[in-house]
Amino acid sequence: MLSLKYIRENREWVEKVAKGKNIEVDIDKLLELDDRLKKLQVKIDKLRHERKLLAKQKFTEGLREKGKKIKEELKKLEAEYEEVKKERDEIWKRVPNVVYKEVPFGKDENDNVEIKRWGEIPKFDFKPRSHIELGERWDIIDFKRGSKVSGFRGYFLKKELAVLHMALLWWAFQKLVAKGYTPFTAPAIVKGFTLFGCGQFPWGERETYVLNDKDAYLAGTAEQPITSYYANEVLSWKELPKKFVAISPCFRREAGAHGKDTRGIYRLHEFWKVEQVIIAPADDEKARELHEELQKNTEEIWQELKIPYRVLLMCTGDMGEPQAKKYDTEAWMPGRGGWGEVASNSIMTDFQARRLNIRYKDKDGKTKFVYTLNDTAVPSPRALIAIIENYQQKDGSIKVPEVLQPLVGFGKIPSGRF
RNA sequence: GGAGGAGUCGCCUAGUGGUCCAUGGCAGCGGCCUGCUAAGCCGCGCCCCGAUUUUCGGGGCUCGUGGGUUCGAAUCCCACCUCCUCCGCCA
Repeated sequence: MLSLKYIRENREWVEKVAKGKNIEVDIDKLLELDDRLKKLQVKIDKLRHERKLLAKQKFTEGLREKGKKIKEELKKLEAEYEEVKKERDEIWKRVPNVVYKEVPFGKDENDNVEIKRWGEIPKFDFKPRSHIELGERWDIIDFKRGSKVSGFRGYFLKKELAVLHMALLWWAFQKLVAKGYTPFTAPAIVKGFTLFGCGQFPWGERETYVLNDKDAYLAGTAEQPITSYYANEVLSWKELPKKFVAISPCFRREAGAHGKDTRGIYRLHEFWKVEQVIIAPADDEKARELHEELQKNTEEIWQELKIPYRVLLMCTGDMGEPQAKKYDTEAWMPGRGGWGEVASNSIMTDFQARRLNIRYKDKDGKTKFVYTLNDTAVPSPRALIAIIENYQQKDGSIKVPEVLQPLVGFGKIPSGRF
């Protein structure tokens, strides 16, 4: 959410960014409705003032008459106010966040800017296999029974891969804990306000699983429960920034992606993620610093796994509505013969905090909205694709990355243990 | 799932239809005062309007949320949310 004051004072910029994010918003209408609302408020405030004065006087029949009149008039005006407010908010909540000046304008993923590349793309002296082929060969992924039991995009991880999956999550989790990030396990069942607050709603409603309860949804990422953790609270500048690492299951309907990545464990309805979240003071420079810190954490993970990756600065057309700046990290996946997204690192400025009402008292005693940031540490099973495919050997076996060997207790797949 | 109790400003707390434009304390921040420190005093949320527009004046809102009753609601009624106690079921 942007403040209406900001929108009013920077309307051309807001319109330009919205367009850049491929979003249609009628700022004229928004401001016109807001003007109407203000005028109504003045009228209502005047009437309420009169009512208050009456209520202070000694009670008489005449007073009752006057009071009734005011009451009826107020009722009409308040109804009108609510109607206009609803209309205004409907537009307001669809205005996306503005972006940092270093963010490139662009239409879609083709206009993202590659800013870094790490590692050597492996050269195989054989035709590399995909994780799908290897997964079935060693009976460590079962797609057939996955879809039988769970439906489209259903899967089972088995044997060594089930162990590797847990090890990877645990290893990444521990790494962040060692860096001072507060460990969380987060609920995956969340109320609607968290999804609206994080900017999932209204744009991504079709992406979200709705449970049969009145106000219960499945979270698409721990960003949602963790960022909402301090909703409606007032923090102190002394406790900021607060850094969290959370592990949670993630659920996505992938409603807009039916034809995409239909095979394998790249795009799933259900997966696990270790997520980094930071609640920060309202300071753009500090936010940039923390954003780089998150990025460094993510890159360390891929460096220690010894898997090549690249980092993209996302253009407006490939950014989410709440984001002011975003990096994607993509790991090399030989089976695709290309890069696959494994982390998404964003500064939201106070866009989410305004919707979630998370504030803090600054040094000067002023109450401000916090800034929020989040970045994937590791998504799994997707990250397993990069491990399986980069570590495959000529005979089809898969080496286990050195850093994970002590956790899983074997050095290659098949291990002969299951 | 059933029965009972509770939710007031960052935290604690007073308040059971008009004397509440919500009491008192604590913490934090700013200011005043001041050899130093401490104490003391004043202020402290959100929205709107006006002007002599980093400030001042006026009004409104804010007692878990949303409705309702009433001339008037923190207070009465209804629904919902959350927490506590007990019963039932249960990994």
